[in-house]
Amino acid sequence: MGDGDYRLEEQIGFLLRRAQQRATAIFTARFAGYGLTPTQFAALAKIADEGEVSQNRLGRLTAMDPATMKGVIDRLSERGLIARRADQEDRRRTQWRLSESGAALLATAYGDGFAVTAEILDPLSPRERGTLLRLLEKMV
Amino acid sequence: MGDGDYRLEEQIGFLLRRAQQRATAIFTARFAGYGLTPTQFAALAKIADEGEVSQNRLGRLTAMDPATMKGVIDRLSERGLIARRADQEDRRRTQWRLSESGAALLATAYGDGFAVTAEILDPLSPRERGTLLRLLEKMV
DNA sequence: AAAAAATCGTTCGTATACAAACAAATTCAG
DNA sequence: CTGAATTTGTTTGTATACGAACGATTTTTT
Repeated sequence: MGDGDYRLEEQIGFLLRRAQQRATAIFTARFAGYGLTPTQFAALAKIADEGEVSQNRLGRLTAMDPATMKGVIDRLSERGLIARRADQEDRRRTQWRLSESGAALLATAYGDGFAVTAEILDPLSPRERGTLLRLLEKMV
Repeated sequence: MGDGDYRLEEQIGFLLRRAQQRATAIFTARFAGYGLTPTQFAALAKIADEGEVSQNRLGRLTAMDPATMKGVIDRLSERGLIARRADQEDRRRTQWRLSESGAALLATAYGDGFAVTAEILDPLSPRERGTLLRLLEKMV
């Protein structure tokens, strides 16, 4: 081993990294007006799904570890898009829900979320899109 | 829009992020002994391909912007895995090549690079692996 | 040749991403 | 019931990732 048969461009890890860079760039362009990052939007969407959710559970639902989740929560909270509530039954927990402005922002942003997905998948045929999602789901 | 029809789990951006998290975790576990990150390994492999390469060009080959490339180069350089040479023809440029220890480390690491790729793709059949690579390549 | 545009690398600021270690609170086991 | 194990959230440190602005240099245009 060690000679020229390792082709970076063909490694799945490198391709995934480039695909995610492109996806993030498309998201960032479309969401510039909201000032939301992909993870912040994911957190808002999941809080909306749940109604009210603890910080660690939100991290599991959005695939963020606790340290990452804290930063995302802090920034959303500072902007007033989410509101906290102390959990009475478990005093370690912080429950989070959307604020009114957070709910209003999210209601508008959903459409752009769909548009981002469409643009990312644009180079593929409808059949290929389904295949890609299925294979990624199987791999994760 | 705005009601419950946005399913985070089915968005390509979210799936790509989770797939890359898993790929990075597999890489990190396998490369713990080397102390190399995926981007550092990619940079080393590409420098090896090129023999000698400028910093910005290396960034383009490995899909890193100049600011990110600088950090990666600095850390590889501090560890003595790569060596610089001032370009005489273009005094803005810095050319980089592998040091002896960098070449030795990389020669050993290639095999683990292949193993990482294999482990990431393990949940898929051989046919599915080819399909996934083709679709990602088409989408990027 | 002089002006304009492009390229190279750097710096700063913000935002993931995660390992590791930690205190506080809760749950589990014997 | 009590000690052990687990869970929740925080903090610190390191490493991408990239927008934006910048000085120095090179290339292109006029």
